[in-house]
Amino acid sequence: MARAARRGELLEFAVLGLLHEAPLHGYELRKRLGNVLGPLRAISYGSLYPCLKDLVARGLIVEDQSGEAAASALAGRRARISYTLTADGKEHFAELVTRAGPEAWEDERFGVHLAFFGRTAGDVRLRILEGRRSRLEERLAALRGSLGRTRERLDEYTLQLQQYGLESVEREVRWLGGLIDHEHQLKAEHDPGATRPSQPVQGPSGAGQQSPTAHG
Amino acid sequence: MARAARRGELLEFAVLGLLHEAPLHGYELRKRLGNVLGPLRAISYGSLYPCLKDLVARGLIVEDQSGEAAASALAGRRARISYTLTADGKEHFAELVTRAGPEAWEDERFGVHLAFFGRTAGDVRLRILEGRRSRLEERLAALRGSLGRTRERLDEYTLQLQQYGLESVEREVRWLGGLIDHEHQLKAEHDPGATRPSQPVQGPSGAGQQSPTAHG
DNA sequence: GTTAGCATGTAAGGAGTTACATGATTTT
DNA sequence: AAAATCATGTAACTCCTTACATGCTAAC
Repeated sequence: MARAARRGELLEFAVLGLLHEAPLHGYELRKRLGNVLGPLRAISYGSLYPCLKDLVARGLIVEDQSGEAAASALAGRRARISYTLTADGKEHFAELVTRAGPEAWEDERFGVHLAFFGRTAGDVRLRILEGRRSRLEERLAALRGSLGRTRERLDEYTLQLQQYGLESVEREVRWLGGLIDHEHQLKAEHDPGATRPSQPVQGPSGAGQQSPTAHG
Repeated sequence: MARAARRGELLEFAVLGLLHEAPLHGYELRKRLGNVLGPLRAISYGSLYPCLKDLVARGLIVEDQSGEAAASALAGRRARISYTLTADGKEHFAELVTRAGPEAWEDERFGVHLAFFGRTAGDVRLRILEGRRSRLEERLAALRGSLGRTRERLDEYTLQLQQYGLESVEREVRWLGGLIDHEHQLKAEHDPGATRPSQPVQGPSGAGQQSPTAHG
């Protein structure tokens, strides 16, 4: 029996992270998930509600029937169920944001981890960013190799597509470079000693691709 | 009975398109699928082989045991099974590439359709490209709206992510613009009469994003 | 008065992955 | 002699979507 059922680690992570700011009900949560997961990959209620039930069953969040003005005024709308993070839930999330392995920088997960960098330690942030960059550099090498080998036997449209993909990865690498420099600066401000990089803080302009979590 | 089982319309489409060039065996097919579907979304054998079986069962392709030098020399390696498109298969594919609706320009499918533009009629190409562009322009409006509304209550990392996503979509729109202009030129060359656009043929440089089929 | 948005949920199913099973050949 | 690459396949499982079920309020 029990045996919980549903998982969806990524979804769980995103939900816990969003509830960290403030309690939210399902409907609102879903909209915010769009920001964190990207407009593609947006989750449906058919995934979200069972996930919330599961988190409740595991004691990481608790339901409370429309907190503030429950029975009195403002009683318009259907009864909304707000979810609040428990102490266990906070602890679990805190543990999740210390992870700095491939799980954190692979395509599907990187975007979500980045979204919660505000609650992630500086050294973990740096390792995730660098992990992702070297992952992408591997990919770049593979793509360049394959393009070089097959370029002449590809028609113009396929070639366009390949080229576009390649440039997309190059852009993400540049973007990551900017974020990494920024992290180094933060680090240097915090503990002066080792002199490292020196790029300007990068405005939101060195960017232009999609893969993290298909944020677009 | 029968009731075929497996589908995966996108995968089927990609397989038929690749076999249109030449017969291939599963292992090789899988590598080429990487080019068409993008390195992310690359398919596993656990999906590919059942899909091939299904296409055989439906008479769209046929197996032939390692065509050329089957029993004689070169008999190294395990027996490879090459798949060849049947007349029905060709017909089915030809029908699929005339479709110019949302199925062809949504995120998951657009890249594959573009990859087979070499076998797609000019007017269909144009409608797909324009359909995708207007789809992305809707998305752009939604993203800009949401960013404008929430900008001040987002932390720097979430903001970076949003901004990056936004710029990614803007880039894809520009890229599509180039492709559309190119198509108009082809059209004008073919039937002189209506004077329409005039951009240069665009080298592989107006690009830089990811979403089509996450080509990167 | 009907469409759109708010709000929560379940059951069935689709599309894919991982892990397993098997075995030859080439490269290190 | 080990590791990588070639080559095919199946069963179990995961994650997510769609379609359904329900009902209220606000705007056009």
